[in-house]
Amino acid sequence: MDEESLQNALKTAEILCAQRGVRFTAQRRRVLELVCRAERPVGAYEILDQLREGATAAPPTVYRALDFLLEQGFVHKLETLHAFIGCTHPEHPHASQFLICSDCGRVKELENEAIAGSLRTAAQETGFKAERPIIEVLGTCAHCRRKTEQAGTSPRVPLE
Amino acid sequence: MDEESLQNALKTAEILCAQRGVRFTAQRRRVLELVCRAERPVGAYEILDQLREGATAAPPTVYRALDFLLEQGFVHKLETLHAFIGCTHPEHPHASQFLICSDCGRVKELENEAIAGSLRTAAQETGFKAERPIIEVLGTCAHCRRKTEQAGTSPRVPLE
DNA sequence: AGCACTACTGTTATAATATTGCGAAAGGTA
DNA sequence: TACCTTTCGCAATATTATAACAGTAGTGCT
Repeated sequence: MDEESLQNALKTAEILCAQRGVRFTAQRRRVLELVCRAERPVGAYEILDQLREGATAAPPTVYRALDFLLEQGFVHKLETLHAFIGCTHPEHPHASQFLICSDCGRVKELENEAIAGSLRTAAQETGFKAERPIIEVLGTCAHCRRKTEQAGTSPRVPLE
Repeated sequence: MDEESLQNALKTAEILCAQRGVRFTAQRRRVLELVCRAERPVGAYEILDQLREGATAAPPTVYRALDFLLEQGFVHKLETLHAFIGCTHPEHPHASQFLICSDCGRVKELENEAIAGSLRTAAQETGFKAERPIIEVLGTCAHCRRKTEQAGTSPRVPLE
């Protein structure tokens, strides 16, 4: 996330917290900032390491902040990676889908109504009440595919 | 899984392993049996506890067997639960979706082409090559909803 | 300001999940 | 049999997450 989006995300979080009557403490702001600043999903202990620079911190510190941010919808948890990522549209609740590149590690968040809809429909057919749909697709992003396929046209490793 | 489905699952696994030229060892068979016998998803350490009855076993024993069974498509891993479940149709590779009841813990495996399709389409639009789609929906199953809603018509806890 | 209340934080310990590395055993093949 | 590959046993350790409890700080009230 670039500096501008980051500032925007922090500001948005601040406003939403005020509206919702919950506290956007320094600790929580700091963790949100660290998650958003990262190019890729970050693990709880990575965040912890950064928190420890200059201060003392233990796992519950991070997990509590993350729990809060998750509840408020400011970050998402990627279950397949045990890692966290800043939400790209925190203003409204939403069902998202994540495209996770196994090559570069970057993640794209989708908000695709066709997917969400077909899932709702399928669940309803069985009488199931969907509350938290988790959709994470592991694969290869466009950028990394180009890289790999170019390399693939000539042998990746010189023949011996 | 009832006894008949279990025997069927084991037989199917055996045949598929023979066809694929991989070994269906006693260890692997035993772990598959334990996973399939369970009514709900089971954690690796639950399996381990059962393996230890009468023998000695350590975590790698279970995880190695599970890795094999996952590769062969005989079991699925539920990422949101850190638990494993027997596959209901191991004969062909497939993208499944799981409806996980937070109340009773039971899981229904779907194989819904509309969901899989819309996901493929959405991924393709961004040039992403989907390799392993993970779809797990937490919610409440039909059975548990009925229970809860009935209870809800009259107060669940007697008034004081 | 003083007080009570609640929400948040710090700290220690520990639980739960998963992997690494190494050497021994078992199965398959010439 | 000798050889090779795969699987297994075992000890240690890494990684992710939570519990329990005491202290602190913000919030609302008088």
